[in-house]
Amino acid sequence: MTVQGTQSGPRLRMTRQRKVILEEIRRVRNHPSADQVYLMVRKRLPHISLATVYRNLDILSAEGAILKLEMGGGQRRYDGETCAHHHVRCVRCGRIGDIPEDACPLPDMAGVEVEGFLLLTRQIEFTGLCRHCAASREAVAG
Amino acid sequence: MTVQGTQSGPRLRMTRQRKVILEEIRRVRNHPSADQVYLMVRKRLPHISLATVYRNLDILSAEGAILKLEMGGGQRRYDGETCAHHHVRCVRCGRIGDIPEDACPLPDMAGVEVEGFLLLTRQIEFTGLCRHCAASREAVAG
DNA sequence: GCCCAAGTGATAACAGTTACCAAAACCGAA
DNA sequence: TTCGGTTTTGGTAACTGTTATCACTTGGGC
Repeated sequence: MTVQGTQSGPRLRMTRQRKVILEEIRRVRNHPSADQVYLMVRKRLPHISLATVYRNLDILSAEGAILKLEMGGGQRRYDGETCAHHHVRCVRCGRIGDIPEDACPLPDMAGVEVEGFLLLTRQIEFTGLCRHCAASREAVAG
Repeated sequence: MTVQGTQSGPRLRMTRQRKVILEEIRRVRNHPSADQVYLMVRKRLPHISLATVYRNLDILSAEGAILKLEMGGGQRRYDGETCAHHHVRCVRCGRIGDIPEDACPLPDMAGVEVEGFLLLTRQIEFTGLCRHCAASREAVAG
């Protein structure tokens, strides 16, 4: 398992903590927050520090090993799935889901200049209602 | 000028503070943070409280009068332009720009159900380099 | 095994945002 | 126009998520 990215800089070591964090975040499909990763990892490394979790989530996302999502709702979330896909955020409960790339194809605009910006990446961010919230809303509002 | 949205709830009053906040945020094109709105508004209402600014930005976006942007970079930003358009965020300096809807057309997926989510809105979030950062990067990295 | 830069744990500090509450302002009704 | 009750405000404390700091530890090339 390698994590070293393409940036020049200090050599990364695969410490026990970093390895477990990466394994745990790749194991789940629910876009956990740093706090949730902390809880998951603590089951295997009970003495790990929250700071270590934050530090490594930061490093791993900078290396491209995981994705850092900033979709509002007060806290950042992380995604072990780095293949291209979009995200949807439930406006009620904040749950985040994956939308396959081919559900809404989008031209690759990398390198194009628009409105004075040289575009690099692009991603669609959907809002919506998850199954659970859609159901409970019908019960209330018809 | 009306702000009352479609949600049922307490009647909104158009206070002096709320009016100025809405005017100022609609006047500019640079997606200000709450802090920047505070500075703008204080030129006209020197005694306004930061809490009032936050409160009203929240209310106005809930009413649909402005947009609340959560694109990372540590702080929320607001947009007085509510017509459909996309956003690009400079990965270097955090500056946010508008990308016209027709620069990257996208089917309206509202009402469609994908992966257990009932989709509502969608927006493309680009990353890129603003003119200024692209220029300074060339100077360093060729 | 030795070395030392990279990483850790514990905790303080920090930034942005929200909660609280007494005083003030808005606005429909009288 | 004044009144009355509800909404809103200003000032500030509290809170939340995240980052910085630093002495100690550890991974991994030699």
